[in-house]
Amino acid sequence: MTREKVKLCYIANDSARKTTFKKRKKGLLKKVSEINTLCGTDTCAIIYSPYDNQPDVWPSNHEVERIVSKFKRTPEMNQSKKTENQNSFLERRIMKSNEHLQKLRNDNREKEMTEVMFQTLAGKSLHPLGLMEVNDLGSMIEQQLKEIDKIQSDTNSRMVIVTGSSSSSSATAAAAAALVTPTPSPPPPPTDHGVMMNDGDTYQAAAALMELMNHKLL
Amino acid sequence: MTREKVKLCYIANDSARKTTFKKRKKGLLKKVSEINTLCGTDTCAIIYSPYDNQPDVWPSNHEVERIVSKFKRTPEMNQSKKTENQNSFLERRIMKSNEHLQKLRNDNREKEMTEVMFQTLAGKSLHPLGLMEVNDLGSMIEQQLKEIDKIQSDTNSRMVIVTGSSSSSSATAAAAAALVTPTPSPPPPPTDHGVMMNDGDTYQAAAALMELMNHKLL
DNA sequence: TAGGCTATTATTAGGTC
DNA sequence: TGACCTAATAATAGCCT
Repeated sequence: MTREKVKLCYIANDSARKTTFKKRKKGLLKKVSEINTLCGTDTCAIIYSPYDNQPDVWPSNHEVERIVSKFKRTPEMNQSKKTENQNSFLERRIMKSNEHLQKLRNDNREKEMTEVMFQTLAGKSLHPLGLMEVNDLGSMIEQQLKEIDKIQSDTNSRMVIVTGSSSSSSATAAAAAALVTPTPSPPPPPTDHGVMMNDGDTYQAAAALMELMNHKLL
Repeated sequence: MTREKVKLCYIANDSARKTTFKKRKKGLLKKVSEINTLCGTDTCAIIYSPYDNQPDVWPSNHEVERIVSKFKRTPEMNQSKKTENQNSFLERRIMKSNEHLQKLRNDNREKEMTEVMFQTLAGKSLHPLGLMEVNDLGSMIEQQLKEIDKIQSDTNSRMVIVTGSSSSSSATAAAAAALVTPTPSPPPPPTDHGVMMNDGDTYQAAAALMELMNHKLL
C-alpha cells in the first residue's frame, strides 16, 4: 500500500512481519472502531499474534465477551455449506498425509533397529562396540535434536518438545523381529501413545507450531 | 475519507449509513484477511449490524468459533504485565524440562538399542525370544515414553510434535558399522534410510495437529 | 438498492535516525 | 527496538446510472 505494492503472502522476514503486524493491527482496530461509530454496529475483533500471549481485542474485553456470547447463542446452522465441504476435504487430505508421515517414521525406525541388529550380529559381540560407541550413538542423536531445538529458538517459538516417535517402538521391535525371523509375524497394531494436551497447551502448541511452520515454509 | 473528510460520528441518514456500512464491512474483512495472511495471525471479526439477523463473520463461522473459544478460555486476569513475568518464568521452566526430556530420551534410546543388541546376541537371533518378549520390550519402552509424556504435561508443556529422530538412522548405523567391523569394509555407505521430514510433511503434520486441536477444543 | 466512478483522504512499506 | 517520514497504494464519500 505504499512505496511498493506488496504481495499478499506471509512475510518471511521476522522483523518486517512484526512491524507490519503492529501497523496493520492499529489500522484494523481503527477501522473496527469507525464502523461501530459510524454505523452503530456491534463489531469486535480478536487478534491472536505470535507476539503476545493474550489476544489483542476490540473494543474491550468486556465488549468482546458480550458479542461473543451473542455469537455463541446464534444457531449454528448458518454455517455455510461450502465451508463444511472445504473443511472436510482438507481434513481428509491432512489425515492422509499424517498417516503417510507416520508410516515413514515407523519405517525409519525399523530400518534403524534392523541395522543395529545386523551390525551386532555381524560383530557377534557387543563388547567391541563398547559403551563409548553407544554413547556416540547418543551424541549423534542429541546433535540432531539440538538442530531441531535451534529451529525452535530461531522462531521465537514458544515451544516445541520433540519426542521420540513413541508409538512406533513396540511395533517396530515386532517388525524387526519379523525381518529376522522367517516366520511372518502379524504386525501388532501400533499402540497409540498420543500425547495428551490440555487446552491451554493446545493453544500454545498451535502458536508454536504456526511459528515453526512459518519459518520452515516461508 | 474522500471527497470530504467525514466526521466520526453516527450517520443519521439511513441509506447513507447502510451504504457506508456495506462498503466498510467489505474493507474491514479484507483487512482482517490481509493481516492473517501477511502476519500469520489468528484474527477474526464478528460484525453485528441492524441489517442482518446473523452476524457477518470472518474468516468463517468455524474459524471464529475456534478463535472465540480460545478467547473464552483465556484467563481474564490478562492485562497485567505479570503475564510477561509469568511467561518468562514458564519459559525457563519449560526449557529446563525440555533438557531433561532430551536426556531421558537419549537414555531411553540407548537402553532400547542396547536391549535389542543384547537380546540379539543372547539368542543369536530374535527367534528364541519370541514375539511375547519382543512385545515386553515394547511395553517397557512404552512405559518410559509415558513417563516422558507425564513430564510434559507436568510442565504445562505447551506442545509436542512427535517425530522420530529420523535422520539419524543411516549415519548412526554407519558409525556403528565402522566401529564394529575391524575390517575397514568399503561396503557401500549404507543407503540412506533416513526418512526426511520434508517441509511438506511438516506442514501437513502441523495442519493435521491444528485440526485435531480444533476438534478437541470446540 | 446495487453497482460504477473518481476525487480525496487514509493507510502503510520501506527508509532513516 | 521504536518513532517518524514520505512516496505510493488502498479505501472510500459522494455522485451518478
